[in-house]
Amino acid sequence: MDHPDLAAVELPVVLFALSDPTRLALVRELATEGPRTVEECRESEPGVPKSTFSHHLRTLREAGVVRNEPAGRHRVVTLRRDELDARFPGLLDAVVHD
Amino acid sequence: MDHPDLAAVELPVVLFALSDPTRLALVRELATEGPRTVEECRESEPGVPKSTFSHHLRTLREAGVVRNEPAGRHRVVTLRRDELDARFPGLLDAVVHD
DNA sequence: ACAACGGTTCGACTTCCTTGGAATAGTGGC
DNA sequence: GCCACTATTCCAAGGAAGTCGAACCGTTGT
Repeated sequence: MDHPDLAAVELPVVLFALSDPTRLALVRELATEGPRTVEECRESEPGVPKSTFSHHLRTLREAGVVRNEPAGRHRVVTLRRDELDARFPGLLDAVVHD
Repeated sequence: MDHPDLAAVELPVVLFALSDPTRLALVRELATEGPRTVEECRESEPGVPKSTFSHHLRTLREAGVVRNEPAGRHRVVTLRRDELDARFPGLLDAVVHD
């Protein structure tokens, strides 16, 4: 499971990752609540099957939006806020702030 | 040909419209150069067939990003900058500024 | 009126995304 | 070691989006 260098990530890829309501909601939650386990994230999105949710996480991860790292038996999802702000200034704020 | 009220436009729809390289390039051109006829827009995107380009314009228009109005024999494409800034503050700047 | 021109729409094809069940992998507790 | 638990990957099916030629529409100039 690899996380791309944000310098290599193109803006359209990020915008696409954020253009799904489920994924955007997750990003917003991470932005306001801080890092969470996959399980906790999933609780905020009731009715979404595990595998589907995992696919969305993958899309966000491959777009460089989130980090997903093992933590014991769980996995912790983190918003790559500082890196995103450096690469695409203002984008995250604009997308989260509403 | 109708243009949606931006109040009714959801953010994911806008992000999706901007997540295509051709469409994003067009938005950036409109942001820096001001309104342009479809013909002029098309010249900046060589190799894209008329119908394909028109389809991209439609996506942007239905997302509330651009206005597309008849002007004599041509059509003028305008970025809905003020409305977008009011509805999604900072988004356009973040997306155009780079 | 009619021909030329600028654009859009239609229709068919292809490609990509999403979805979700089943199988798989990694970790901790007993 | 084995079972329970968390989470990802595999795979197939359905649906949405991109592409582009051909047909169509509105406008201008003659």
